[in-house]
Amino acid sequence: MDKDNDLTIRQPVAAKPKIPPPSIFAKPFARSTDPGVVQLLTEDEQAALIAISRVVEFRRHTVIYPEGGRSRFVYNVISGVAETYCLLPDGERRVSSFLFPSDLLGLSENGEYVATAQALTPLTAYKMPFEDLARLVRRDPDLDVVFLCKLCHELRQAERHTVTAIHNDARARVAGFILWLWRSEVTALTDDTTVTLPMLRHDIADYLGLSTEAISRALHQLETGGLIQRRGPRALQLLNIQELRRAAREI
Amino acid sequence: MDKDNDLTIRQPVAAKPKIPPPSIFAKPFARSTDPGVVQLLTEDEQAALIAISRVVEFRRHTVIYPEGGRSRFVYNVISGVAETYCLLPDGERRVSSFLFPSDLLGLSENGEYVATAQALTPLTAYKMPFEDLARLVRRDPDLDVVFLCKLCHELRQAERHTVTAIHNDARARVAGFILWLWRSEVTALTDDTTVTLPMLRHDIADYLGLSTEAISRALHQLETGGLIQRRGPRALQLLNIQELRRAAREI
DNA sequence: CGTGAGTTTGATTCCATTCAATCGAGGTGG
DNA sequence: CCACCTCGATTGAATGGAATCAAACTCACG
Repeated sequence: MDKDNDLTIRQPVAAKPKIPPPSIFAKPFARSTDPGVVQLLTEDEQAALIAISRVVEFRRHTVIYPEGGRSRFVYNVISGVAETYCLLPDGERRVSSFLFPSDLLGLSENGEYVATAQALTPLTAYKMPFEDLARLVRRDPDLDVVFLCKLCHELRQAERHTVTAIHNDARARVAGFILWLWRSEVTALTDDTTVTLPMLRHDIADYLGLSTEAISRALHQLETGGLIQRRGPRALQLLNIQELRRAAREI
Repeated sequence: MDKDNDLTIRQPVAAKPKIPPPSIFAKPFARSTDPGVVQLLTEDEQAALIAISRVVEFRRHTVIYPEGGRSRFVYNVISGVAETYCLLPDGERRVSSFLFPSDLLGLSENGEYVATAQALTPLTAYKMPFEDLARLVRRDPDLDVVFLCKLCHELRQAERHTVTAIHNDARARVAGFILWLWRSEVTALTDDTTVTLPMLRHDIADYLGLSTEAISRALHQLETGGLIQRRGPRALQLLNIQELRRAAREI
């Protein structure tokens, strides 16, 4: 992570110091020694991706790309949080996913983005031209497998989200969401039990299929039960993770 | 489709006549002439897959592979319908997907299947050893792209299912489900407006996050509204597809 | 200090679940 | 061939949880 300067030096465009290299994490498809998520990119692959990338920055609430827009780029989040959403014919908005560092953005269909991507916080990302990436992947079978693994990972996540969101009550959905956020934040390495909610209640509600009021009430319930403590509307303290997991029906 | 005998003749195991070749359909990631789903496999690739496959048959209600089992094979459905489900700690069952001809089965994590796959009807499939498939994919970059496209397609489908299932009421969910089934059946080429439901109400309910009673009531509503007609518990006649799409909030 | 967006709390309504009972089809055995 | 049996589907009545409507509150910001 700290000796990637060798790589970036050759690429002045992405050569700003202390920018972590492109990164794709996933639980591998096949059996491996580490049962958790692992870095799938080798240093060579990271270098190859940097070679076709530009580092781009977005301010809060900026649209990264619009639904239906011509899909020319794929993004690999470096820092910050984004969301994707679709606009329904009747004008309603449907949040389909939240994206964190090392996630990939740019899912498209027939050359058009399937959803609008928007930064929820200041965000930096590697921006890779789709054509170049396709060429690279076609040349390097290992890299291709990386993307296959990542997509399998995303697919499993999506199915899990569906299954849990669809069957659980508001309290369980919110508990699961908090735990997911907690695990998504890179600081999970430390024993930090603080979770920040970079998105509005409205976004959470939409993502979980609830109303903003239901989110509030669920948080209230969890606080009353001693599982969490609210530190302002954007920050939570996890007090009892064991009970939280039970509330989310993970156990 | 009809001249694939040249290929199968070399492979006696899969040489039974009138078995369609391996097949992977998806809307391509990149822009293409045909905006709908297209066959992604070339004849050469079909031949290569046949070379590493065995055709297997399952009777109704047979388990194809169990959740947590060592994942050694990937399946490509030839005919019939399957479902995948997870068992929760409390014994509840959660249907995560239904699989139709040309779909892929065998999603795994760390070498273990993430869900149980079960045949809902008599089912035939190409059974491909994972190792052989991995070798093949690593050798043929084009084939690799095929799987990437298919996975993207599945991911988009999963996100759409989540978004629609989570926000709509019972009537809309059931209407959407019926339309999805209708489009999934290969007979969609003809102007056939009959849909058969190979799964139990319980399975549909689970998949849509409803109760079996709610499914019944939604079907009753749709029938009263003149959108469909029930022909026994397992068959539906679509009377007004335009209205069905509106009911499913697709328009 | 006022302003306004976002969040929280409260009261009512609505929809789906739950519980309970009936209906219907497929299968078995007499 | 028919009565019976069982499982699944359907229908009905009561309950419960979240949406909705409405209002109070909090915090950041000018």
